[in-house]
Amino acid sequence: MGDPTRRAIIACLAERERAVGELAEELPVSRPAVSQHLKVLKNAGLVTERTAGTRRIYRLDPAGVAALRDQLETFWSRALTGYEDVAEGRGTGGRDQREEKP
Amino acid sequence: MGDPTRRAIIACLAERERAVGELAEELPVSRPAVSQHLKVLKNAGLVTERTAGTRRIYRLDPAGVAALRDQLETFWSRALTGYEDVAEGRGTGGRDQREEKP
DNA sequence: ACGAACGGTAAGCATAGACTTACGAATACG
DNA sequence: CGTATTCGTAAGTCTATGCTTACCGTTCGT
Repeated sequence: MGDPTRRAIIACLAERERAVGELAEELPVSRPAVSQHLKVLKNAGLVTERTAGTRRIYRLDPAGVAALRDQLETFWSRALTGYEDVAEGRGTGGRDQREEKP
Repeated sequence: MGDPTRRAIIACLAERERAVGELAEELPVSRPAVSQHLKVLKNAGLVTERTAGTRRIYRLDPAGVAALRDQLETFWSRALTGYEDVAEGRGTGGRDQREEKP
C-alpha cells in the first residue's frame, strides 16, 4: 500500500541491500515493525531474502517491482484513455496475496 | 490512497462522467460515502466538478491523473535503477493535500 | 410557492493496520 | 558449552479512515 514507512523501506533497498537492523536504524520505527513490513513486501514479491549468518539481507526484486510498476501504469493509463473493466472488485493487481496460510 | 472503492470510482469515471447518485448505484456503498471520496479526489486534483441543475457531474481530470501517474512512474523506476533521495519524509508526491482548511 | 430530487456535511461507529513490548529460535564466537 | 547477536512472531494498543444515518441547503417542476 501507500504507507510512508513502506515506501521508505523500498527507497532504502533501492539504494543498496540491507539487513533488518540496518533498516531499523535509518527509520523512525522499531525493528519488529520493519520485520513486519518486510514480510508483507516479500509476500508481494517486491523483495527477496538472503541469509548471511544470523543476519537476513533484504534486496529489491526487480521482477516484482517492474510487475507492480506496469500494473499501476496500466491502471492509470486506462483511466486516461477511457477504457474500463479494471479494478471492479479484486483490486488493481493479481499480486495482492497478503499472508502465507498459518 | 489504494482504497478499492476509490479505485472503482476512478474506473467508473474513466468510462464516462457521472453524477454522484449514478456512482452510488454502481458501487456497494452509500451515496454520502461516494461524496466523501469525491471530495478527496477533488482535493487531490484527480477529478473536476460540473454543476448541472441539482446534479453534480464528476469527471476525471487528465492533468491530475497524468501527474500522479508520472510520480508513481518516477518512484518505481528509481527503485529499479537504484537511485534514492525520494520518499524520505513527505511521501511520494507533492500532490498530497488532504482537506481544505475549515 | 410548495414539494421532490439531488447532494454536501456532521456525528458516530467500527474495522484495518501500523506500532510497541515481550519472548523464543537460530547462528556465531569465546 | 554458554553467551551474545540478529531476527521473526505473538499479543495488545491506538490511530486513521471508510461507512452509515441524520440533517440541511439548493435547484427544478407543477
